[in-house]
Amino acid sequence: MDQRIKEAVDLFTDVMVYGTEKVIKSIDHPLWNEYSPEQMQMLKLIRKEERVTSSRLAVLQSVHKSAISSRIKKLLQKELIRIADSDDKRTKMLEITDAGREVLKQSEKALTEYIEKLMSAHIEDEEIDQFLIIFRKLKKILKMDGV
Amino acid sequence: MDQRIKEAVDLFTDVMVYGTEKVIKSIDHPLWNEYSPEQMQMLKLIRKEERVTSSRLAVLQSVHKSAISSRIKKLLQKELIRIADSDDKRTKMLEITDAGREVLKQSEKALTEYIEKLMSAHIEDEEIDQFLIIFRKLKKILKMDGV
DNA sequence: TTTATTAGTTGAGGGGGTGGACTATTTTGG
DNA sequence: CCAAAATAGTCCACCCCCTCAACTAATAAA
Repeated sequence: MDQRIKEAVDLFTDVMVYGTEKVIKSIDHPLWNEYSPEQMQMLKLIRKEERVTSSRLAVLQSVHKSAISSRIKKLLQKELIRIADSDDKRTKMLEITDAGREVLKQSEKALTEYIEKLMSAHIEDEEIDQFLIIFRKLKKILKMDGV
Repeated sequence: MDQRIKEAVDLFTDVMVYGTEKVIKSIDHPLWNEYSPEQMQMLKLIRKEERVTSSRLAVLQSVHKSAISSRIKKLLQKELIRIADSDDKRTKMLEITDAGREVLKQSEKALTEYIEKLMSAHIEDEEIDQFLIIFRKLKKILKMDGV
């Protein structure tokens, strides 16, 4: 048991913490050069939520509201999102624009092609199912707040 | 097939790209506040390599040498590493100090405890083995340069 | 020995983040 | 009903990370 946990920790840090950046760099798509991963994640969240406020995004991305504020400014400038009307004049309701949807679509296409290439080259068919099972589980676990 | 790849892409981005930061934040150990993940990774690499130059670290961490340069300055200042002698006077041979080893030890302890808690709470015994298998595979794949 | 090449530093410029101060707009509650 | 408290966002200083290009110093090559 002890030994397995130790290996799990090593694998976790290698694969998750340090491997992720390597993948992002490998994709090397012009979009990933123009928009940061954080901006992309935010755009994806805005598409998913349809209409969302700055403070909700801060909760979803687990960062300070000031970080969100500057991010919004950048996405607005690039016209990937727009401000919708809101009852509460303190808040800014955000929604994705058509340009934003297109950017997400392109980025997802690139990522899909990359992972597909990766998998078909190195992972057997039955391993893909295992991958899915483990990652579904991981997602579920990581979503939990209190651990 | 298509459907599984799509799910794999979603899971990949959710778990790897965005889940990782959540985990790092969750650990909430004073060490992770004092030293950045990049500094920790570098320290780990220096311990592993025993004696290593700046340019080799740049290759290992896949960043520009100037990024490494400032990182080294910080680790030196914190006395977690030291400069060893070198034949080539252009290079700086680096090695870890006792203080550096201690920091790594503490950080690994915290991470181990965290992951152990996470796993024992949410993952069955036989799933741990599956986790190990998939992550070993992922590590191997991600280590490949040309994809 | 003169000319490349290599190692590392530095500085500008642009990402990411926090926390606190500040404005504007609700809400609350005496 | 109106003053006090809470909420939503922005802005600022300050930190980390990164790249790229200019620069110095030292070694390798011609």
